[in-house]
Amino acid sequence: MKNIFRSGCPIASTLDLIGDKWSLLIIRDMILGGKKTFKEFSTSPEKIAPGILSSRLKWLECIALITKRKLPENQKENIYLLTEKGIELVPLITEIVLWSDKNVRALNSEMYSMSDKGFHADKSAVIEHIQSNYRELVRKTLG
Amino acid sequence: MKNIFRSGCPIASTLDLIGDKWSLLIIRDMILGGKKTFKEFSTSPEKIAPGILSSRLKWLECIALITKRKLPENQKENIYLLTEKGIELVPLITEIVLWSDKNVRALNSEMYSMSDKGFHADKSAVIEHIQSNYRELVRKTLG
DNA sequence: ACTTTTTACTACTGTTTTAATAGTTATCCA
DNA sequence: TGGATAACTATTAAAACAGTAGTAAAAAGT
Repeated sequence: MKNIFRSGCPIASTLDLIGDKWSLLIIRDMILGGKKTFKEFSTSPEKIAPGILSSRLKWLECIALITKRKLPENQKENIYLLTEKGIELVPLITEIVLWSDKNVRALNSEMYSMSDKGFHADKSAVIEHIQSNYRELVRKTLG
Repeated sequence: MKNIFRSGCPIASTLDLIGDKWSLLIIRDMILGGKKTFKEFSTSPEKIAPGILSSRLKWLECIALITKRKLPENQKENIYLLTEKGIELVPLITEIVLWSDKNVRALNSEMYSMSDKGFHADKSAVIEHIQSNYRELVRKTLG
């Protein structure tokens, strides 16, 4: 890992870690879609290419936003799960959804709502709900 | 403007608009640094290349996050200002700063604090303060 | 047991985007 | 009026991304 950071700015540093076209969509699939495997990430509507998906998963694991493991009952599938560091991105994702709903919809007529995920209710309640939901998924997955 | 959106997802759509390496840093310079001109953006520590800066400014203007104008007393400088749509990115930027402070600092030893900008006080108060501050700058600039 | 399918990739090629620097035009200032 | 300043554009090289094909290992079917 040679100097990945452009500066000491917290915002620039975050972009240097997850400011690419795909990382946040993988995290979205995990946290809002409950996705856990390479196959599942591959089938998202944005159609990420396998080479890019592979490199992003390695990178996200490298910076400890996700973990990679196999479950004892299945040696074929790799299971990717968010770490706490990754789960703490929920407030950021929430703000993106809110801003997008208000300011991007006019540009993208195909845009769907995320009201089914509980957005547009009380903000901090929504965030905590999504986070505890995901933590429950992790617990269930690891048994 | 041919199909810029990969999908109907609000998160993907936001990334399709401002999910590159530089747009959010230009917006950061405007909102937290009070920067308004091409020259000022050029002198940020991350050293954006003029060609990229030029194309990003055009793009941000195209999607109505910023405006470009000349002031009557100076026909040389172009003045770039955030629109309301752009000012509404402050909550998102705030969450990035908070996440970064907590989760990126360990990876980037050069990272500086933004406590001088009022972060780490009450969140919604900070956001409103930054926003009204910027609106005041706009007012002062346009006279 | 053996064949097929599934999963998780890697490899390859072409295209697009980004980076770094040099150069151009118009305005301002002394 | 001549030099400095501001806002770019142009150019070339490097890196990232996109799309598709192919491979190895595990699992599932027969």
